Amino acid sequence: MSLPPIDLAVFHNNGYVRKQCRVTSLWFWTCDEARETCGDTPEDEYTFIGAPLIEGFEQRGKALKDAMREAFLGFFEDREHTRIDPYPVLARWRDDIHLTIASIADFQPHVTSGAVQPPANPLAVSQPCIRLTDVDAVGRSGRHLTTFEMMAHHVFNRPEDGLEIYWMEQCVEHCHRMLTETFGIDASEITYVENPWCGGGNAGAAVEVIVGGLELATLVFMDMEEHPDGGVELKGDRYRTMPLQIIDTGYGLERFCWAAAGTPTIYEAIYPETVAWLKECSGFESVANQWPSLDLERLLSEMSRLNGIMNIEAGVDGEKLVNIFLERLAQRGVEVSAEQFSSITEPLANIYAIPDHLHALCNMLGDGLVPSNAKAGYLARMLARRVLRMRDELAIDVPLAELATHHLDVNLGGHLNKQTRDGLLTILALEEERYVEMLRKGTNVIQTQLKSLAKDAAEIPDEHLFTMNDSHGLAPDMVITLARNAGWDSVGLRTGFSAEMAERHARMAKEAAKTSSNQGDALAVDMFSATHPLFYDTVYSPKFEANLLGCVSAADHGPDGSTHAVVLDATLFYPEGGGQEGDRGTLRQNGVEVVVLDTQKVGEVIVHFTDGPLEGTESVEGQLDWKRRKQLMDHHTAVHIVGGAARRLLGPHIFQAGSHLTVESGRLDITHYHRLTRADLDAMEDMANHVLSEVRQTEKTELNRRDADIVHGFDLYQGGAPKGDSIRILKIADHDIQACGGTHHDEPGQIGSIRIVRSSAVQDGVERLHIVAGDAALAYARSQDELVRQSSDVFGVHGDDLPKAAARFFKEWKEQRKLIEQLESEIVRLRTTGGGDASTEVEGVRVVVMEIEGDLKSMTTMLKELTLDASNPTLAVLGSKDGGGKLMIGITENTIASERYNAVDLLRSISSHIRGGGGGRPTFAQGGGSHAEGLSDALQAARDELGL
RNA sequence: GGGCGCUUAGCUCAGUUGGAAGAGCGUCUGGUUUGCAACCAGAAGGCCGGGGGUUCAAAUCCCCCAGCGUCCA
Repeated sequence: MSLPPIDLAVFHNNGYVRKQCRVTSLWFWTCDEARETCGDTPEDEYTFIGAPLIEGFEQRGKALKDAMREAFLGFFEDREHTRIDPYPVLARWRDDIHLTIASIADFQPHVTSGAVQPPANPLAVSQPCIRLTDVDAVGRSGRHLTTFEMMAHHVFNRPEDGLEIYWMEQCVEHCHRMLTETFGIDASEITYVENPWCGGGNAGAAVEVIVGGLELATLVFMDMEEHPDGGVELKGDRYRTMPLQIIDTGYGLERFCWAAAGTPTIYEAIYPETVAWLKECSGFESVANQWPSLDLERLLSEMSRLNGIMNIEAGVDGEKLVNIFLERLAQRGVEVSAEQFSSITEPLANIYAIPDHLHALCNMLGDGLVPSNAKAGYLARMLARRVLRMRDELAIDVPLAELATHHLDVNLGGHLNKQTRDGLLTILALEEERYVEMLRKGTNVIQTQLKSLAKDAAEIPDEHLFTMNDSHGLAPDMVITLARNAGWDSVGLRTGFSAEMAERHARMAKEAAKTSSNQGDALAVDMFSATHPLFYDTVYSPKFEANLLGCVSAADHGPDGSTHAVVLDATLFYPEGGGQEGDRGTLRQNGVEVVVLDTQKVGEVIVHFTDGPLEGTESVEGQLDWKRRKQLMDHHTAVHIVGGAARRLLGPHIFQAGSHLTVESGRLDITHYHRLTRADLDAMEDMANHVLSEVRQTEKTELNRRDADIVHGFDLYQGGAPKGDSIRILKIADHDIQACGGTHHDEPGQIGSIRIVRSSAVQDGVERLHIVAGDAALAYARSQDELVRQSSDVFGVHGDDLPKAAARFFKEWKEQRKLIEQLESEIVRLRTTGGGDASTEVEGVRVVVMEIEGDLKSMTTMLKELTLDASNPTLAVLGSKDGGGKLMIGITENTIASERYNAVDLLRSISSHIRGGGGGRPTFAQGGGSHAEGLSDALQAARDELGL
């Protein structure tokens, strides 16, 4: 069964009738008798360009957005909706997406699943969103954006509990009244298209709201979830009704602005100052003024209209696309040459895209994101590099930080969520430095990669272009530019190459997706009820009593040595989680004691992995390995304190990227854009220890998620997105507040002391702090002392003099190594000159056959000494017993010696005596073997061979 | 999270089939010059990222680790 028609009174009351679209076959509602299409088809052009459909909004840019947003939110506030503040664009509360891609994303997954109450109901919001899927189309299509505000009114109905605020009828009524009354849109321009929606396991009826050929909004009535026995089939999947029935709407703020402004592109409606400024900086006017007869406004308007109705398939190459446009434009009476077309649209695409990208960048960095080479940080870097590249293509000489300053002041009113203005500009200046560095390195890479390529080559081999792009960050057209600058004057890019590369990437991504992770099955303990955690109630108690619920075989789930998995009704044993390792200890029942080797959580059940079984129904007495637990708590609380210190000292972008706590040490990964110096670590260490002495008590509270979000915001979720509705919060004065399920000290002073041992780089933008606290700090200090003691004993100096002594010994060692080399060659010289026993004269050639002490390195030095002098033609055969026997033969090059003898042949004929082989050049051969005792035989064989 | 590339002198980088560790810049010494710059001659400076393996022999081939870079999810 598919969905029934959406037949609402609001349609009939306003004179709308239901029709089927001639082009898309979708059903739609219209009050225009002549209309045959739904409005969103290749035959429906934008009607608002040059003729605004929304009245009463004369502003442009930020002022227009502000007015439009206010009109929308005000309309819904007047109708009992609560206005809520937008969420960050960085989706910290989710672990499946990096960026907020829609207003409903604010409420997924826990509100939409019903586990968590919405912050208000019904509510209205204007949510900044970022979507990077169409990033290539931004600036070119006239309407695509990477960042936009999705205005929305959301309703969460729960009919089973009698909670029904409103559904389709009222929703469409609100929408229609707002469009026609608040925004003064002519009802005949509006069509409502029935087009069911599904995604992410949910589905429902949906209405697309099309005005003047532009989709202004979508109203989704999400009331179904995916289920194999469901009665409704949509796009191949089956769905059934769910208890929570959600109205998910999305109104494109920027599109409303565009429809109100009627500008040729959406960018001129929302970023007019920036567009004008960039045009001025890039000298765009002089380009356009080359052809006074060309009506630029007309060209752009027609371009936008065309873009609106043309479905540009990904991978269509540039030249072909231009021809299509020229043809279509000609049909509309705009005569333009290919040259005019590209010299106007190419810079314009950049001018339009830059403010969009800057907006996304400021929003992301404003939320505290740190650029990186992985995950969300990569998205920011990609945008920054796109801006820099487009800026360079426009030949605009303005630093990235200055572009951002302009954007921040003009389009954001100076507002950033978290990051400071200075922080933002520092980050962007660093990004620009990295970009310049990448280009510089790229030039070098091109020089070497193209070394074998003729200077008059017309094309660069595909493999080189792929490598440059994937491994060195140089897009194909940049490679061409750089190659031309480097002297390959006539290289060009084959048409269709970019499409091929995109295809190749798509193919690689597909293959990578296939190798999905296959996690092992979890231990089956779902027959037990949830274990009550005692460790939150009594932090300092090492003993407890509980009832045995059961004991199953650990199979291969537990650690080495564990045979059974014991489940109790309550436990003091903390299961591994939040980076904190599981507790250990013992369980005793009726005089039977088993050792707990690890504790894990499986669902809501806490499992004790033991070295033996427990049976019967008698109560169990548990005893923690308290020393271990105390140490883990020391490290865990210390990690929070150090994290707080880092945030206070380094800036609001410091976020926990991971942590791990063992008995030996604590590890905290933080996001930061610089490598940390020892001075940074010392400052954090000082502040952390100060907290230990200043803060008497930690505050542990439990809040429901809705209140936690409202009271503390999303910085709370440093440890990742929590799963349930109930959030445990650890507050260390005003120093650090975060959600954490670990075990923590009531009094920070219990830790004793905190040391930050060192920092290391995990990935770009993430710094790892190695921390020791409590007894581990003491143990660390002792082991460091021991290292110094042992090392200074070796040198026989006092510990304080160790660095000086080590430096002196190292220097002397190097000097003496040099000296030994010199002496070795001196020995050879002495033995081979002045009638030494090793040297013989054979018909004008000095022949040296001798055994020496030394390794390959010293042998080669000696051989060099013997055979480099062309005035003394020499054949030298050196042997050493080093490492199973080594043989080396050298002949002075370009002399009678090299004419007469062949080093390789000679070596091969004698190396069998030391059971080895060898090879080399005719004038230099070396080999070795595994039978050093045969060396004298080998040298004798050489003498025989040479007739000595 | 996955793919690819890189790591060699203080710096920027070459290094071919596994067989003697290289260039340019910089530094130092000497020459030239009123002085500077420039030039000439010479010298110093290397655990070829770390650890295993193959081999008579590894900067080079294979495996593991680390760091850096980059593309993509």
